[in-house]
Amino acid sequence: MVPPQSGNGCLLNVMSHILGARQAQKQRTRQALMEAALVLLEHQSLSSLGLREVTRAAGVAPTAFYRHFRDTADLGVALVEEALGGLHAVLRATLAETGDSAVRIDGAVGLIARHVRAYPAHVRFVTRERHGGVERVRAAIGGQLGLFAEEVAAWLGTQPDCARWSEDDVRMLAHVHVDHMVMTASAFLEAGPYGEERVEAAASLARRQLRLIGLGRRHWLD
Amino acid sequence: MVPPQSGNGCLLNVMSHILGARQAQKQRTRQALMEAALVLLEHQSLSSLGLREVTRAAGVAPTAFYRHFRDTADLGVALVEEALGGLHAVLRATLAETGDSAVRIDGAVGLIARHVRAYPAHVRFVTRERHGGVERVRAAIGGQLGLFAEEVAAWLGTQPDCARWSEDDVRMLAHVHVDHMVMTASAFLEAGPYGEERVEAAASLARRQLRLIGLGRRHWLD
DNA sequence: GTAGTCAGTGAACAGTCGTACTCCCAGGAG
DNA sequence: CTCCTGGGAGTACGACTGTTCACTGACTAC
Repeated sequence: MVPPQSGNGCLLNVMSHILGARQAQKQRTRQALMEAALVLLEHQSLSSLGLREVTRAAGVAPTAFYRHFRDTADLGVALVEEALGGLHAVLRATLAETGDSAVRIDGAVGLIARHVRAYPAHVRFVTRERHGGVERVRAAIGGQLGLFAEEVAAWLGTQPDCARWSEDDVRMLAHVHVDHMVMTASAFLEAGPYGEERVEAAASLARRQLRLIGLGRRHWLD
Repeated sequence: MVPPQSGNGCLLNVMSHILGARQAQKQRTRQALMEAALVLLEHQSLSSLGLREVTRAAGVAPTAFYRHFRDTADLGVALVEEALGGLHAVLRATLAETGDSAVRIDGAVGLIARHVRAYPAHVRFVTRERHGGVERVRAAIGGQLGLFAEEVAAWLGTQPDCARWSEDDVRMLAHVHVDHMVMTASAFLEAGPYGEERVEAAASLARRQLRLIGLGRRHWLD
């Protein structure tokens, strides 16, 4: 499991040796602002998130906010980058693994489950703001998910059973997989507070849905 | 196409003869508040929607709001009822129609396309607040979508090709169809401003996705 | 016809909001 | 060492928020 953050605590200590104490401190308060925002966004959406609210939760003066972000929409875009930017490598690595169809399904669902458990606030933010009220953030999320779809499509192109598929159909299947990934993550998030058996039910649901998609894929050219 | 509203203009005129002028006027301003909110919610989310903002757009004094709703979350729940409550009959009628698989797919996608074109603000509201920041509204939408899934599952139970399916698998397939319906509606909404060919591309995508699901369904018990 | 009900009004309340301004002082360059 | 850059603090501003209260006047039940 690779952390999605591009500037977490461990990395910041490294920065203090490379960038100097000045820049390191700046990155630290920037991270504090983003983490505070992430906590607040669990019970509201970005378009209602106040600048003062974030700085108060981060223990910083309101005016300090402007040193890092133009406005809360800017902060939202940064959060998208943090939540999704690091996942491309993970996705590519997961796709590169070979194995039986059932094994792949278990692996993919397990990976999502572990990621949601490790970074619930990031996942909640993405699913909430994917269709949220702030256009720039919506565009940022859509762009990242589009990149995921492209990567999945490129991988599908290398698979023997999709060799004769049209380009549009490959994109369609990639789109389905990315959407399913997001919805599964959201389902895990909703199931979490209701106990482990609900999480396992969500996992079972996701696995059977992937099996359904896989069956459709196998008979697509019939 | 059945209007989702339970109290639109035509119905209000009828009410003035049945309920009296007093109740009819109350329903009219209530409807004005909901429509004003729906307009404002195209560019923001419910958790940032202000009470005064709504009354200003509706041409009503701020305090009049309390005669109809406790708070904006209450208004949101009413909007969910208006957007989704009337669709159960439409869904049931659509399911009752018989026909070839391809014909059914075209019919379902066309129905969604026409509904999005007729009530874009309602659709935007539902997709936006489905994972939005207001818990009561999320719960209301989840409840309605759950009812849709139950109805689809009940219909699937009557289909010959699902006769030997387990109850869980039927629910899984129903869940997939409801999710696909919502995502298709969202795709139509996003495609709308970019021209008709983008809408047709979204429709083509939705049809092929339904074909994929149908193929998986046909070979589920292999 | 009259008395009462009640949707909608207008003023006032204490807060919060985003933003502009000045000031402070630790860190880094020379 | 000194100078200066720049992240952050503090203050102040006008605009806006949700909520309260007393009030008006058209409708309705008797």
